[in-house]
Amino acid sequence: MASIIDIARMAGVSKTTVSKVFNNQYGVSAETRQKVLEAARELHYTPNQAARSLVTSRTNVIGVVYDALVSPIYTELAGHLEKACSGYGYHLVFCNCNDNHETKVRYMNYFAGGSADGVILFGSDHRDRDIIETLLQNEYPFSVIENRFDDLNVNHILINNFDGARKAVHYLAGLNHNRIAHVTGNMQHRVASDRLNGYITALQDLNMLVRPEHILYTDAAIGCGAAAARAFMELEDRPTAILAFNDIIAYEMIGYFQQQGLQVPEHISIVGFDHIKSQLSFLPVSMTLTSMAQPMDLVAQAAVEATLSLITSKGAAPVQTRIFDTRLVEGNSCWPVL
Amino acid sequence: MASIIDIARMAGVSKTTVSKVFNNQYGVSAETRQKVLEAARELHYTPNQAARSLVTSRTNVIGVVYDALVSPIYTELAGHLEKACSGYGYHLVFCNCNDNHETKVRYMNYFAGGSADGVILFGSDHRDRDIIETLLQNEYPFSVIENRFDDLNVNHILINNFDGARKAVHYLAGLNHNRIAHVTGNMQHRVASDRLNGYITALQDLNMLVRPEHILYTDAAIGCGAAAARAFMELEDRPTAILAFNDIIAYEMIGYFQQQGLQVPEHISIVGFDHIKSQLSFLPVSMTLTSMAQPMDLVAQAAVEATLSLITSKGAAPVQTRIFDTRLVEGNSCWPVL
DNA sequence: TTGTAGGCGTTATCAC
DNA sequence: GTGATAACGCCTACAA
Repeated sequence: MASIIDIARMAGVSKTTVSKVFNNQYGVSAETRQKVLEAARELHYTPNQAARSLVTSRTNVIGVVYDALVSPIYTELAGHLEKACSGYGYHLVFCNCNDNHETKVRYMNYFAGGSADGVILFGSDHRDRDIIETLLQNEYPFSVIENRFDDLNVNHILINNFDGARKAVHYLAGLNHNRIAHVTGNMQHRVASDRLNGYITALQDLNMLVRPEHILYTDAAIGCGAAAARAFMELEDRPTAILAFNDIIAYEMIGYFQQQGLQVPEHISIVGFDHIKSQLSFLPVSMTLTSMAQPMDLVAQAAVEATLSLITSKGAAPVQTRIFDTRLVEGNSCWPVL
Repeated sequence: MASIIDIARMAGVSKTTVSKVFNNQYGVSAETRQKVLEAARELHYTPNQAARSLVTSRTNVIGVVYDALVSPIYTELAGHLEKACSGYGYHLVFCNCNDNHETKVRYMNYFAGGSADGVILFGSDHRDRDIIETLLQNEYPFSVIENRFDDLNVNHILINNFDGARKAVHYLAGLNHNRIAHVTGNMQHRVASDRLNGYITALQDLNMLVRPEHILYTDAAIGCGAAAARAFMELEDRPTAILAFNDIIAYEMIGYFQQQGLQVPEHISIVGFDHIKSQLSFLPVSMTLTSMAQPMDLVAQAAVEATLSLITSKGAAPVQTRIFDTRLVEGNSCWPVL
């Protein structure tokens, strides 16, 4: 790889001049600039990022750490993040930790070790606390999407899951349902407890009984939707409506119910969460799931802005907590009780 | 951020010793090592990647360039790539170009400019030729997945799309279909022409007529499956079976046909390509699409190996072309003609 | 076992 | 408008 000194020699100028050309700085004649650019083209010169960021201590890169790209809404977020970054002249690179915490630590060290100016931490693994505390001690700029640590002074970009679940239950109650159940996600994750909380609060709003047998705890793994559906079917006091932790669980439940001859929405109504259907619109499923949609474009924009303001202010910017509301998208998976 | 010299001072040793500790080198007593590690912990020291890679001219990073994370098989690949890399002690970062060619060039310069030791270029955009030629001139290590430039001396990791389409047609012919149509993808992309080619060759194998009206050219955008389905329905000589360029098109067609009262597979058989169903197994669709599955785990492993061998041999390793076969996964979207 | 010195490719400061 | 020169943080002979 050609270096700046090769270009300098070839163009008959000094390193300084070459550097100025590549940084669009003033103080270099059009003629000289031309010579330099020509030499650079001939030698396929690209400035060395490592050397550059060593001296400027900036990389113009923001790193994003994913637990795993399991849901279509995550990939949707990825696209929005890249768009938001490029608007500020920043690069955005991702890593996929395959749900492995050690891998995550490895990548965080990689980014924080000078490979990125800041990081966006996406996910709701509570083990991220250690990572976040380390970042704070190092005064490294970062934002957190989805996770929440109220005692830590960090940028929080959040979806109002509590309110989302609450709205969903109110919607079902508006259809005259009064036996509304909930299938939780992994309670290790804040998202799950927030949604459960919203569910319970809504029942209380409505003066409805919170029945323990109507709350089914799962870890949101593949297959647990079907298991939850079976459990509900065995109940004497079967619910007439269910709020699922997410769309995948909802779809699994629908599948199981149909298989058992229980029709959705005729016999039982279901609301999902995430609205991944927008990503799967090609599927010829006659039933479309009613679900809570999340504004991932706004989330991405907010995360990039928060991280960037921390970077440019060298940590002086106040941390932000931004919460975005969900929106109920009606499909045909819910029916009123007559 | 603390630097090596701070640690050295604190531990009362020289920079060299600290460096040795962090590179697990011999020639440092257990006691000294302990002191250094303690000082490092106290100051939250992380070696600076830029400085390190400036002097070693290695980053231990492989970059992956995606056109866009549109299909579930792409995210599946991302997971496999990370796994393959970590097995070799390498980091894997990727970027999402949102289908923008300038963005892609930008990221390539970023990676090739010393931010990664090699790159994996995923996709089948023919405009990648320029990028690849530049990389070759710079003698930068890289591999290409899915794309193919036979005149360029590069690592090719390929899916045998030609053979896949051919097998699919033979499968349909085995079910006594003799009016088999094909919906293409974007013919700018090699994948599309390969599959079309396989389709045509299979027809010739079977002494069947290649009917132009049975070949429908699309760009694989959202909605073109439905459009293709409509076009076929208006045909006098309607096909009894269709090989779709990919699963998304296939699903869209099925949706349109059903909407028009044409049942799949009773009235018309359909084979897709990609087998994304493995990623969408939660969906309660009673119909499962027969589709050609691709071994993304092997593809990922091969791509990482090819790139790494180029990196470690400093370009001396011979370039490889590895082609992986697809596998027909039977669903229930095809019926025999009686 | 430990330390010294030189250099990786770039930017930034300050002369000319 | 142009060019020396000193960093940036680290690794690596080589010397002690």
